[in-house]
Amino acid sequence: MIQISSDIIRGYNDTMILYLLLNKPSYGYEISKQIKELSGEKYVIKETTLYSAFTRMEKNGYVESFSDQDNTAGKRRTYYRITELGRQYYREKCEEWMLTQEVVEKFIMKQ
Amino acid sequence: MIQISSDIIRGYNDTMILYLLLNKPSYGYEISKQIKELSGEKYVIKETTLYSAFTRMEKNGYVESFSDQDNTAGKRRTYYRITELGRQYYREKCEEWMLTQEVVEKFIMKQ
DNA sequence: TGTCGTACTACGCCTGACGTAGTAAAGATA
DNA sequence: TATCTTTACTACGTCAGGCGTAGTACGACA
Repeated sequence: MIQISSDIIRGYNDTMILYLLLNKPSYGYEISKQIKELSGEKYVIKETTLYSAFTRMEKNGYVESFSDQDNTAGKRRTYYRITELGRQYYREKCEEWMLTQEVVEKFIMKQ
Repeated sequence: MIQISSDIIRGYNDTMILYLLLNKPSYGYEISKQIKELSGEKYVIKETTLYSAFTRMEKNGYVESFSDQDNTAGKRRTYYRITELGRQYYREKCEEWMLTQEVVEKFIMKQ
């Protein structure tokens, strides 16, 4: 069973997360489930990878975090919302992906 | 100008190099020029990246090195030849690429 | 004589991914 | 009522690939 290596996905975890934030804010656990589902169970992001991506992206200004206010009891949950800069970064990553795909294709043999 | 980031290409440099070794042995400088050419000048592998890839792949048994015998004067040149294990690894990487592509596509918006 | 192209080697840093471990609350199950 | 599972994280440290910087050495050619 072929697995997606962390080397090829490296740098695209951020892009996947941003994609899922395009239409509404979300939080770690939900994002994680959505990535699994959308990828058809083919890719499951590791928790540490996910949360460190959030931290990094917040530092870079791609997302903003806020606390769950609707939450009646404890169990804090941190939501992330994509920023304008994040949207721009996402668009650039999409373009980069298309270019990368085009290049790598040349070195791949499909049989 | 969008550049291919080292994070997305990470782990695929080996694959590209192996592709160029499939039909004949080659050496650093030649490989480097071929990658540039085949990618349509869109990707230029860094020298250190290239040579460390050779070292790594030799250690892993994907390639074997031999010295240039035809070489009359000094200017040593190290050739690399792909091994059976290397071919197998290459095929696996190709499959991995197809899978990765399929997954990442789901998170990319083409406009 | 100096610069350019060829053909590398050495060293060390950076960053993203991830293994391991721990915390804590809510809900399910026995 | 106890504990197991799911949810929802945080902390810490390691690893590996890519790459910046620098240096070596030979041949050509101007």
